[in-house]
Amino acid sequence: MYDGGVKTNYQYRGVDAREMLVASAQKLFAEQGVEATSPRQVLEDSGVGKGSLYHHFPTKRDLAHAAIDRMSVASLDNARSVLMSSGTPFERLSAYLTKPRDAVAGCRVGRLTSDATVMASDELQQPVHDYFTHLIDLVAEVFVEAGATPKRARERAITAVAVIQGGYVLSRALDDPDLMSRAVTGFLDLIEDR
Amino acid sequence: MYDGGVKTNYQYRGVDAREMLVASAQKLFAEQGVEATSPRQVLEDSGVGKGSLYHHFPTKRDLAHAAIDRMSVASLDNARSVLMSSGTPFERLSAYLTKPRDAVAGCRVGRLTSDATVMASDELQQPVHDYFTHLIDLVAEVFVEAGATPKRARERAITAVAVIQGGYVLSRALDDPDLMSRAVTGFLDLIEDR
DNA sequence: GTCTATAGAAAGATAGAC
DNA sequence: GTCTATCTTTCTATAGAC
Repeated sequence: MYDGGVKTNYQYRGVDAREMLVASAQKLFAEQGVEATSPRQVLEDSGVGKGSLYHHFPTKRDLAHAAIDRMSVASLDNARSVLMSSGTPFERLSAYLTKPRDAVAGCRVGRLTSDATVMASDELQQPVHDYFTHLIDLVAEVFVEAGATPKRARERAITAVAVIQGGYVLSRALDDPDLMSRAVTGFLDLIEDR
Repeated sequence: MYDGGVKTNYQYRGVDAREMLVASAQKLFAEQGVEATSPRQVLEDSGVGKGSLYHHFPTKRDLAHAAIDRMSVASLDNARSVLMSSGTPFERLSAYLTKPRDAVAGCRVGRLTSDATVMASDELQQPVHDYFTHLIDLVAEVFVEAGATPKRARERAITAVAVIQGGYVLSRALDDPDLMSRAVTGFLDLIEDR
């Protein structure tokens, strides 16, 4: 019997609900963390029904994994595009460090390191681990291009990424985006002509 | 009638229970955050009864406030004692940046900036705000002593504190205390003879 | 001040119809 | 794939005896 049309229809609807769920989860996780976000909130924000949520993501961990993975990949892609653009190594580094950030909102990925739900699961920690590993690698590469030894380049890359993450923490703590700007300026000032 | 002995006894017991509760809360908040810590866990860890908890701290927020206040004050006192010790400005700065830290555990105060319970309450945010404000002031003072202009001293102080906070994030993300060490070494290397 | 018993609400998930 | 109804456990507290 002919039922191709119906099948296709079902599949389209499925993909949409899945996407809506992941998008809402990403948003809510960025705002309040994974631990503090309930399946019910994701349901309400996405407009999707309870049955759909548990069909696509049997547990909260499954939904969290999908959302965290997306956020990490997107953040890394964004960093890569800035760090690998044209310009001198210092220009690219400077462009990455000063790129627009919602500092008071905090880092979507970095904040997960103090989220109980994430830290309780190796699976959820993995994307966070990978994000920072690759980000440091990318930044270190630019320092090497700038003439640093591999060891020193790596050290400075770690410091640079720490400045950003710390900038987020300070901007959030003092509710002021200026802390991020000044942390970055202070760092840039130190690496200039070195 | 004579009942002084009994009264005293009651008071001692009261103070002890209060102390036990705050101590347990501090420990659990440091391990898993405020949001993820339930009154029940604090009860079990402290060995205190449910009645006592709600007698001393009517709401979870009251307990959190007491514990966070303690942590912030203790952390600031610790920083002050290192930054105001004897030695050259660079020696003191270096001593502060390299002092032993449980980097993989994260910063007890800094992690609160991504805790939903804390960020939802001005009262709970206050100690965190004060901690970082005063810490930056202390570090800036040392940079001034080292010969920097007030403005530049402040900028470098913000960068220095960001390096520590970011070092915590990275050490936690990669589950490796070495990230903190290298972030600090990278920074120290840059401010040396400047 | 401390204890035990109780309670309303929400979290996290399952059951089974459609 | 999606929906509604249901369920268990935990959270955050309150009540009232001692």
